Amino acid sequence: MMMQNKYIQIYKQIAEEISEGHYKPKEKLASEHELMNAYKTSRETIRKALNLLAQNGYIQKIQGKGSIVLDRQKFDFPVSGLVSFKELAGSLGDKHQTHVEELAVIDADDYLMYQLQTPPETKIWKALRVREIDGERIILDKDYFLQSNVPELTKEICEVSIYDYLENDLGLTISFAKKEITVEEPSSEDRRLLHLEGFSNIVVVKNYVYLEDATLLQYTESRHRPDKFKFVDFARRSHK
Amino acid sequence: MMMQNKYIQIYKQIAEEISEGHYKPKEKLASEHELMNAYKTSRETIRKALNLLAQNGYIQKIQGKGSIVLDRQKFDFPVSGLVSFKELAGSLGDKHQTHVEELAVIDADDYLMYQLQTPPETKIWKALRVREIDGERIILDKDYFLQSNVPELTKEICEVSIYDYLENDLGLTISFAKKEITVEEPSSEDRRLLHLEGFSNIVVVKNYVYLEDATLLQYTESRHRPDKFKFVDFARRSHK
DNA sequence: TTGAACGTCATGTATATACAAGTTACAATA
DNA sequence: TATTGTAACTTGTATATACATGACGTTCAA
Repeated sequence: MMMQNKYIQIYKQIAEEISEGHYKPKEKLASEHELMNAYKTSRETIRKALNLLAQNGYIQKIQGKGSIVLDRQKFDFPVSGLVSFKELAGSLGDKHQTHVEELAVIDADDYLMYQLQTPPETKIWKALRVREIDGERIILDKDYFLQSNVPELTKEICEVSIYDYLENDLGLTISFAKKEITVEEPSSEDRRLLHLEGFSNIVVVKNYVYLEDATLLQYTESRHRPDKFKFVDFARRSHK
Repeated sequence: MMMQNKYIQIYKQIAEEISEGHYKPKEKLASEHELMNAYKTSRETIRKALNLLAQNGYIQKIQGKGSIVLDRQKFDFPVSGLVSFKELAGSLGDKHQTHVEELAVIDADDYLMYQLQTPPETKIWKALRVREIDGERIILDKDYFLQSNVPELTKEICEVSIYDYLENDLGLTISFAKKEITVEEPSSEDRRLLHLEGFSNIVVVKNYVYLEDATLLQYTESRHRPDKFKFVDFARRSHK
C-alpha cells in the first residue's frame, strides 16, 4: 500500500519546495510540531526528514529556535556526491555529446586487478567515452565493470547513461562511493582523444562505486581538462 | 551527570575499535539486539550510533543480515571533509612547518565583500600562511575572518592551528562547510611564496566555513602545488 | 532429491511518551 | 532601571512497542 517511505516522501517534498523558492533563505521552516500535524505523522518521522534536509544542505537546525532555510543558489552543487555525467551536463550548459571510443570485454591486467580487487583473468567490461561540451572534447571517462555484475553492455547504453541502465534495468542499487582527485600529466591517450592544446596538466578523478552489499561494482577514471574542471563538496561536521 | 550523548559515545567507541583493528574487514558487527544489551540502552540509540558509523564509512548495514565492517585502510580519508592542515600533516609525513607570511586586520575589498557577504569597510582578519613539508613550500593558505567573530589572532596561533583556537578557546562550533576545487594559473604571489618551478597550474580549494547558526565564519583559499595535491571524498547515496 | 512453506533472526519504518536543553518574551522583583 | 525568574515555545535525547521486510536455515511434502 505504501508507495514509498513516509520520511523520504516528506524530505523530497520539502526539498522541492525549497528548490523552487517557496521558502526564502534565512526564513524559518514550520516547527516540527506543526509539520507533524500538517503531514499527519509522528515527530520522529518529521525529524528523519529534516535530518536528511540538513545533511544535504537544504536547512540548518538550531536547537531552541527552529530550522532555517539555507541559500542553495549561492551554494550550487554541480559535481558533488555521486552524480553522473548526464546529470552534470543537464544542469550546466546544453549541447553536450558522448563519443564511445571503445567498448569491449577484456581480461584484467595488473592495474585493473589492483583497482578492482579481483583475481587474474577476470572478465571485465571496459568503456572508454569522450564527453564533448559546446564542441570541445573535455572529459575522458574510462569505466570498468566486472562482467559478473554487468553481463551485457551496448554502445547505445554508453551514449545515454550507464547509471540509468544499472539502476533501472539491471536493478543494481548503488550505495556509496569513494572519490580521489589528483592532478597528473596528460598521457598520450589523453592528448589523442581530448582537446588539450597548451594544457600541461589533467585532473584525474578516480571513482570507486559500491553496491548495497559493499561489493565493488565499478572503477572509473574521469580525466578532465583542468580549465573546465570544478568540484563542489558540502560536508557537515559529524560530531563534536 | 551525562558526560556526552550516549549514541555519540557508542559511535566513538565502536569507531575506535574498528580503527584499531579489533574487527576485521568483512567481519560482522554484533547485532543491534546484542549491542543493545551490551551497552544497556535502547535499540534506537544503538541505531543512531550505527547510522553515524555508516555515514562515515566505517560499516555497511544490510537489511536482514547485519552490519559488516568496511576496509578503511584501502579507503584512507586524508583530506576528506573538514580536516585542517594540522590533522592532514600529522597523518601524512612529518617534518612539516608553517610560515606566517602575513597577519593583519584589513578593510574588505570588493573580492572579499563578495566572498564573505559583508558590507563595505568591514574589518577582516587576513592570515597568509605557507605550508612546508619535507623542505618544500607546497601550500599557500589565505584565511579571512570577520573581526566580529575573531577579535584577536596572533602569529603563534596561526603557526599551530587556528581551528583549535576557534573551537577550544573562543568556543565557536563549526557546523558545515562548502568546498570548491578548481585548477588555475599561478599568480605572481603563488610564484613568490611557493616552490613552483616548472609547474604551470595550481589547485585552488575555496573553503566556506559556517557556524551552528548558519552564519559564515571564514573564507579560505588553499592553493596547492598540483603534484602534491590529493582530495579524497566518501559519499553515500542519500535516498532512492 | 527437489522445492515450497515456515520459523527465526536480522534490520527498516512508524508511532508514542518523557524529559533535557536552548531561546525568547514578559512579568516580577530588588 | 536593571536584573531575575518564569512560562511557553523550540529542537535534542532516550526509551518502548509494534509491525514490515529481507536473509536464511529447517522442515515437510511432492
